[in-house]
Amino acid sequence: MDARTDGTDERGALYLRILSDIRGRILSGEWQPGHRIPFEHELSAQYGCSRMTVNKAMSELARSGLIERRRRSGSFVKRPQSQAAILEIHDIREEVEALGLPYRYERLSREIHTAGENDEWPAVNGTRLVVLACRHFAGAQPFCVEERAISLAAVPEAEDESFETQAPGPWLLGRVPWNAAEHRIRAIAAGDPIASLLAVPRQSPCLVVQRRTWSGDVPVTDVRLTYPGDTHSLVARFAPQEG
Amino acid sequence: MDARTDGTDERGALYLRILSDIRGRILSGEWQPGHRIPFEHELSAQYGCSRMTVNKAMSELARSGLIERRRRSGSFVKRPQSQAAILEIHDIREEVEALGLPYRYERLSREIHTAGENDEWPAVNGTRLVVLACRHFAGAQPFCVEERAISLAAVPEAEDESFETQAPGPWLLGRVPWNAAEHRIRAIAAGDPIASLLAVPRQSPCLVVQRRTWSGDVPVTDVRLTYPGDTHSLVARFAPQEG
DNA sequence: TAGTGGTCTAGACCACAGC
DNA sequence: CTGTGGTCTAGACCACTAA
Repeated sequence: MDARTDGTDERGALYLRILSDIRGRILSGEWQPGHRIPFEHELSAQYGCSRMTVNKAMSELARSGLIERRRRSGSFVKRPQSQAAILEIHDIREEVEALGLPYRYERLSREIHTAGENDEWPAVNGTRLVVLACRHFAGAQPFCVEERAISLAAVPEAEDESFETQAPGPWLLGRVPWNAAEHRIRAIAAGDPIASLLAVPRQSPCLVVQRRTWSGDVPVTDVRLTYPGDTHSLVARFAPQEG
Repeated sequence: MDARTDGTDERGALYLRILSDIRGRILSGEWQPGHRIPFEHELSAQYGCSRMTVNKAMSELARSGLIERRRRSGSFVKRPQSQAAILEIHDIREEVEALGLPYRYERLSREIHTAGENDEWPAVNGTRLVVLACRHFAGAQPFCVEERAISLAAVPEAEDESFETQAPGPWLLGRVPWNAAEHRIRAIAAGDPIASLLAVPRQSPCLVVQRRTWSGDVPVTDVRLTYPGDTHSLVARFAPQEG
């Protein structure tokens, strides 16, 4: 209890400094997996703060998966186990413009279906769907083909939108508060429509990203993005937490 | 201050109940994006607890990205914006056994290279590498082909390991504390060696997951896993936080 | 300027797991 | 039994910022 009874210090929050110190020791390898981290009361003495402050740092480290805490035993450096990676799904326009290429959007078709007549879009039976096909260009080259169904039960306004100039992705984002999504990534051989739409040879490999989105329990949209496989790749980074 | 001055209650921690209550209102759509969440002092009165307890719940919601907090204004429901998904990278043995199929591992080759003589493995120039090719089976079918380089600078013990029966993935995991990884996912057409190793037709689409791993700034390993594209898919879920 | 969140304290009791 | 982490309190001061 020497100092810092104020709510600030020279480097930001004290608990962040503690957290960062410990994380640094772990990431640098100084504290190997299995290493026992000093007890809370030791750290609170060392940093001259209350145990609550230490606890906040340690709890965040535990939540982020870097350490494991056991009652009566202490806290230990965990070894990286859950091979989780954060996959960033960018907006297609941004993705194209990040390549320094001009972006163009084209709507190919728009239909109203009723779920159940077509197994392909797994929505609640009888739900009416807007089914779209679109194309995104990077310069003169087709960048990806988008096939999408939007549930009119979840998004009634979609019935009045032609999507001729407005891509459905950005239109939906900000209009519908989805809160669950599932992505499925696979490789396919370009069939007849896709090959010509992407201007690639038939049977050439394509990367398909399928995303299904829910708002609560209500399905919102189901989109399949098909990219030429040899020119496009998805990047995911491992991140135990914020940098 | 009606009750619960004890450290426990009937449903677990109080801050978890508060957190769960708020998250429920957000995910159910009752509180739409932009909705202002009650102030900390209102919630602490409502739950009959101290502000610290409310703060812990709200801080976790903010860290998980569900809400946004602004001084002087309050806390607001954020709309899902960063299109991030969590991609789970499973151990291949577990992945196969989860399908109910017997797993088998086979080492195809093992060589010692020196980085620089071969651009393919981007390590520090002059670093010696163990370069492996392996195959993973699900039942009688090849499940995926693994091509891997391990830096002997980072993992000297790899020089004494034949990897004839021990797959390099699990061997490395737990031996080397990596702390950064980058994944790259793409689709390729099966070339000559891959097609026969995977027992698929030439030019058929394959899903390639390439993972590079560092320990601090030191490259540890670089692995390329090639799966038959039509039978294998990666699944990623959007998750604001634990369920 | 006023009111929010951000952080911190110096205690406290409890559950739980080793001993 | 003992000592750890888990949670909680009833305050406090501060930084930031919207009004």
